[in-house]
Amino acid sequence: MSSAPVEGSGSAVPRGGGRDAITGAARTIFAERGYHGTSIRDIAKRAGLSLSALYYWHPSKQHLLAALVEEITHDYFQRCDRALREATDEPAERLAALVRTTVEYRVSRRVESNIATLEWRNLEPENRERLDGLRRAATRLWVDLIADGVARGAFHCAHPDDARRAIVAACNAIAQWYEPGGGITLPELAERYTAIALRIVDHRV
Amino acid sequence: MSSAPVEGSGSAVPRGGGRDAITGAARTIFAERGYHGTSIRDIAKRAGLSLSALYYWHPSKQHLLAALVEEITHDYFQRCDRALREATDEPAERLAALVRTTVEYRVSRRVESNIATLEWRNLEPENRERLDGLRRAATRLWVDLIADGVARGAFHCAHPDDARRAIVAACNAIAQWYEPGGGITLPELAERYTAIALRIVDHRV
Amino acid sequence: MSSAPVEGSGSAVPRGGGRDAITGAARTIFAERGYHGTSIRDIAKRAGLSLSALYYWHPSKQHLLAALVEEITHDYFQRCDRALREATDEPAERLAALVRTTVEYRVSRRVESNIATLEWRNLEPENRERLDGLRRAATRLWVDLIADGVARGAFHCAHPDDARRAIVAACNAIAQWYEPGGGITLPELAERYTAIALRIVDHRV
Amino acid sequence: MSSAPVEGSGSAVPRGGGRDAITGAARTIFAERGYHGTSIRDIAKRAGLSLSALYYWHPSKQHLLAALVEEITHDYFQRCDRALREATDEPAERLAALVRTTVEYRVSRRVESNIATLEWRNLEPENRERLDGLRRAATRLWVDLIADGVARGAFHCAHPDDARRAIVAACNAIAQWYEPGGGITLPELAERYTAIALRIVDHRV
DNA sequence: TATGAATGAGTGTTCATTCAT
DNA sequence: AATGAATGAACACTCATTCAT
Repeated sequence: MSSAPVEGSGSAVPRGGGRDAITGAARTIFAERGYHGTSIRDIAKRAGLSLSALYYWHPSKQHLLAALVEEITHDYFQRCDRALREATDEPAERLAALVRTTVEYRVSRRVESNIATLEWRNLEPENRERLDGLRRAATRLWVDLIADGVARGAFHCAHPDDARRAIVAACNAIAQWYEPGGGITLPELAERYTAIALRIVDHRV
Repeated sequence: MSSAPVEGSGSAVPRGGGRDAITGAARTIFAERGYHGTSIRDIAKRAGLSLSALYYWHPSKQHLLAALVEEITHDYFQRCDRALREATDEPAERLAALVRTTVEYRVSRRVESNIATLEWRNLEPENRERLDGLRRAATRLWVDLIADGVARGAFHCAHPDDARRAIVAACNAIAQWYEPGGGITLPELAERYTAIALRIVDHRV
Repeated sequence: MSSAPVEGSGSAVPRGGGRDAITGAARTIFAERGYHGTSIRDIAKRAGLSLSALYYWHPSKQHLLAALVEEITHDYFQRCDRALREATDEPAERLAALVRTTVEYRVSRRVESNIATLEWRNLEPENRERLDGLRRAATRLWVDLIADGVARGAFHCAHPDDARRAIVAACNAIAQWYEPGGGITLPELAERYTAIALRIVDHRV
Repeated sequence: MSSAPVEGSGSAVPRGGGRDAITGAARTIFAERGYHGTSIRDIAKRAGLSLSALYYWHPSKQHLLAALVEEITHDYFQRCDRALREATDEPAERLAALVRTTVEYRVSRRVESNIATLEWRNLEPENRERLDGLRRAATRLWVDLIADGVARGAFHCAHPDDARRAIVAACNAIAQWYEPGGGITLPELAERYTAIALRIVDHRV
């Protein structure tokens, strides 16, 4: 479920050609019409390839979705992880870093964000379970961060889980309403959502 | 789009025969597998009816979805509207009323909430446009309420639209993670989200 | 397969109501779209009756077609027969009478003529066989008439069967191209086709 | 609408694989049962292919009919055109050429003739309009020829349109009654109908 | 790397027909 | 004399997938 054609192995970062055309097309159309609303023919047509070429790179439609969701989830988690490693120890700054990363991701990889959110349920159990670890790891970043802030008296929310869910839901929703070229700059948007998040956890200095 | 075969309107909550078995089954399965992931045969089977009986009551799969989404959107809007009419003039109380209504709806009509949210994009343009008025009316309730609170000095958020979106997203998300019998009572949950919403709009007494 | 409701008996010439509405509707739509292109629902709708009412009068769609074709074939044959009985013994006049009757029928019962011609093949064997007698009787009128004309030296065609087929085909085709209100009067048209027929049989005085 | 899958044009008489098996089967069954009386499964079965293979070659049942009718109409027109180009300038000979060509076509491509005649009305408007030009061109061959014969004093019919319709109807009808191996040779049949046609236009030397 | 030709199961939908009322 | 509700079989068509080349 990574980058080489079905039965082979090869460079982990394929350039050009078939594979990328396919995942690119799949990304766009899955986002537009959803997994079940998309046919493998639609994808092949958009990729400018034959139907069979698609099967050279991916053994099934489900595999294509799983590969997509995997890349997205992985990418998002890594960005979060890196952002936290680059942040100081201070809870408010760490929360800000996570919110900023998330907002940026929802905006700059808007299409992908919606796929990971909406098509998750269309993963077959096997794939879902495999990726669930990554997902929970991302959740744990939020959980730990908020727990730490509460423990150290920086945050004062009585129900950290609800606070976390509210923050994450608010950030995720951006991918659904944001329209590029809509006037707001990304840093400004990130700042606004950071402020909201800090209010949700009842941050006091 | 309600109780009579193929066309006509009537009571939204009929009892008995074919029509209800069908919408009931559709509700469940659309929620489980999504519109495109559901076959009309699945619905008929679950409803305990023949495939053709389904077409006696609804002229198409799309009509069935539209009827469902319409009922849900309508019902939600009416509850919000009523809650606001029964609330006092005080911004915080009005916000609380709206949040409470929404949380309750997301919990008590969890399945329906997810349909209205996730399957909206699978409505054909004609149906989407027809229902869009209702949707915008619901949004306006939030917009006006928050604007009023800001104007009267009860709320202090600099970006009311972002505040609104955050609150609504947080409330809506409940339908995705809430599991009945999960320990939290509904009033308690409503209270928690009211608190979160008041913090998001930066309510001060 | 005549005029009374399926299981009952009654007046042989039903007036008004259901039965006539149905056959009227069937006539029109069978002519427009053909037997297999017409659904029983189309007929019921056009007749302003429920689907089931149709089954009160006719046990099946096939029966409806057969009843229609029977009436048409019968009516045509009777008109031919009467015309010949009213004609003199002279071959040319008898041929003229038959042509005139046929032309008139194709024009005045245009829709019916096309049904009898085009939908004949959609009769089930049983019905086709039953009506074939009538059809052959009509053919025999032409055959005998022409044979008589030849025998008596009025007609001089070497191949009477081909002459007959040509005349009949030419007359029948009128139902396909004739448009009411198209400038030609019926008597004029009949006269033209009589002239053609007389030339085909090589009539000489 | 010929040899390549779904679109493209090519030789009208290919040999071999899928496409021809399909059009061959469609020809036979459309002729036997009519367009609406034929199911796409019947065709696939007769062609010895799967249902889906049929859709590899033709995008729809309607396309299949249109392709068939187009080939037939085109072929017939070309034969007429060639026959006239090879004929002398003499009206009677030209009429004979056209009648002979038509009779031959109705006999040798009997099945196809009936399809073009009977299924024309089952073409969707778009296809019908597209092919109508060809149809009218064929009609014009007759019209011009007869007008010329009248102008030059070779034909003496008072109503050339009726003469033409009668001749064409007579020739076309052959496809409905002719049975191969019925005793008459094709040249003999063509000669008989030529004689009839010349009588219809009242040809005199 | 890719394609053209094919397939079987499944899609949404319509069909003629039935039956209790 | 007519209807509302239902059915099973069939309809045209699309699906994800395969395989020889």
